[in-house]
Amino acid sequence: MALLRAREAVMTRFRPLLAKHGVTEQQWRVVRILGEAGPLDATELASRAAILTPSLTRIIRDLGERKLISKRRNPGDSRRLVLDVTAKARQMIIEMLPDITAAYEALETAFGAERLDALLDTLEALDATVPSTTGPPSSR
Amino acid sequence: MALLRAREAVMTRFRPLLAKHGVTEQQWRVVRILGEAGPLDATELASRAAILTPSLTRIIRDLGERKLISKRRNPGDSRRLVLDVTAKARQMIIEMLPDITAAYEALETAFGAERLDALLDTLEALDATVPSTTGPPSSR
DNA sequence: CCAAGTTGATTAACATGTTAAATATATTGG
DNA sequence: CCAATATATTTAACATGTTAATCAACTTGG
Repeated sequence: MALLRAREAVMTRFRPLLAKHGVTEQQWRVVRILGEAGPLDATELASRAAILTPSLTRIIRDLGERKLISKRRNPGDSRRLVLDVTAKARQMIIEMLPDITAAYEALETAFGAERLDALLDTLEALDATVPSTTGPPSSR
Repeated sequence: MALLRAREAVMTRFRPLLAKHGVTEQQWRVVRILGEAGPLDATELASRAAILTPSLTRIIRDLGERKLISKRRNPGDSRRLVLDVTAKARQMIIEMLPDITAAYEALETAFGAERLDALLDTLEALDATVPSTTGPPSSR
């Protein structure tokens, strides 16, 4: 519950900015990650964005129709769907970044940059207590 | 994103237990909070369970049909819906508690009880950086 | 080579999140 | 008292979360 409330507190800062540009929180994660990490398989993207594949299927359908992402099959393995941002999406990212950066800095100011860094470390450690959340399976 | 992943990591431990007893995570929060805090208004319950009122409307409809919660109007203000658990729900809570407690203790063991306490404090502080998330408004 | 198993993506079905609008009841200023 | 306003809940519409099932393409053992 504390994690849920904290997440809500953070998203309250960002959601209005995203809405102003016509994207949901999850759509923004997809666009941002593709913009940073170049073309990615759907599975890899889902993992990085922490979005389940059924949700991702719907999101890429919508973003594809809006010409924000491109889709093609991997020639070497035609099960795989290779996704990337379009020029239109790159333009959108550039327009949004100042607002996003400002909101993040406001959060750092309100909460403390060092405290925020420490929190992120702790959260990653908590994530690591459960097997197979991210990363390749260790033995199974 | 770190908050999202951490929350998923935690829920991975609890979701199977809840599913075994036929309730979702949110339904369990509603039942547990009503069981602890006696009868509550819908608004108060929504706030404590961190569930938006449209979701709560659907949840109480479902839990009501399953005879896990009771609903009545507040005689002094008939807009208000007063909710409480039924005997059936109290029985369910008693059956579930050992599993839930064990899962929580496993989490404490894996992550460290002190570290977990510190994390909860930090998360509450983060929550407090945003106005009007919980609690009465300070001036507005 | 091929049947059996595996993997990547999609579909299905239902529950919840999210915002806006509607409805009913209470409160309040004139 | 009453019209305007405020509050509690519900409904509507769409996006996502969640689990299970399905489908197509790849991999592997015999």
